[in-house]
Amino acid sequence: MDTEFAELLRDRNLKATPKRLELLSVVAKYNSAIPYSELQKSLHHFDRVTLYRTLNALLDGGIVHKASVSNEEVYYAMCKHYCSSEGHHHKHVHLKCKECLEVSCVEAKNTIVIDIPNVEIDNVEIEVQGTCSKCL
Amino acid sequence: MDTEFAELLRDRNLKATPKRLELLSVVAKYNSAIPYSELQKSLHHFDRVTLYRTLNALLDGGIVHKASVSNEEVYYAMCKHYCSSEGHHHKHVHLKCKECLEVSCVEAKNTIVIDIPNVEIDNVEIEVQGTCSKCL
DNA sequence: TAACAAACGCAACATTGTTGCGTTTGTTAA
DNA sequence: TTAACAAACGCAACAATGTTGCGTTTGTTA
Ligand SMILES: [Mn+2]
Ligand SMILES: [Mn+2]
Ligand SMILES: [Zn+2]
Ligand SMILES: [Zn+2]
Repeated sequence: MDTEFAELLRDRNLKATPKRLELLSVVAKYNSAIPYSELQKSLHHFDRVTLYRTLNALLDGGIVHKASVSNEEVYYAMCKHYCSSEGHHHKHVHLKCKECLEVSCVEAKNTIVIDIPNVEIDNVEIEVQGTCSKCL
Repeated sequence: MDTEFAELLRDRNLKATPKRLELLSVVAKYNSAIPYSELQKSLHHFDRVTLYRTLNALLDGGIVHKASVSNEEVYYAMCKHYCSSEGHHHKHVHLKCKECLEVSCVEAKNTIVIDIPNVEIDNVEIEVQGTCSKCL
């Protein structure tokens, strides 16, 4: 809802402008992580710089996050409730399906352990290529 | 050695040109994954397009690989022997140290398991932020 | 050493990121 | 309800990197 997004924005000290609400509704409606090119298409009436700055504001506010797929296009998705202006705290995996080409945020069933001797790990980002459940 | 690199190149059906040998020696000498900006500095006498095409040729040939760090700069590193023109087969992790800012290819001590129900996993890429052994 | 395909340099264009600045607008408090 | 201010926006402008075409040079092979 618009009202919820508006509250979310003000919560992060961001003004609830029409542009931001529209961008959020586009990202939220998309059933997987949305590629930048799709954002451009849906929001072609946005100035390029406005799209850029709006995305940055939402990223900083912990409202959306990037799902990077190697060096391909950048994807964006809604954050879960536990992200904030203080930082993003995702534990999920980004899956790029080689069939439908969709990028989605998925939870692993197990706790992922990475054991590297003499290294202190702060954050882990995992990107998986394969076939999603819809396409199997 | 130049001769080894030359053989490696011909092995992958790539001509052993001075540019390629020079780029390879720069990448290989660097003690961690080399940022693109460093490549530019070291190889400022390369035409921009030549650097671009040379990197692509070596990537395609399975001689170097990218170590992407979220959406920051692109890094490059030498491949291990088991990569080829058929494809890259890395099982290591890319570590970005928050102290020295270096990006390095490191082996995890354990086998990393990612359990996602109803998903067929082909390839996994892991990017770790933290503190490297040198900086601890 | 000649012949050919591949590699290279240069020009040119595309895409995305980034900043400055004047104008418009959401928010807050009178 | 409205005035005032900081934030957001549109536009222009520039930077960095990716990408292609084409004429010239060069590595490889016979
Ligand atoms: Mn995600
Ligand atoms: Mn690596
Ligand atoms: Zn799929
Ligand atoms: Zn370090």
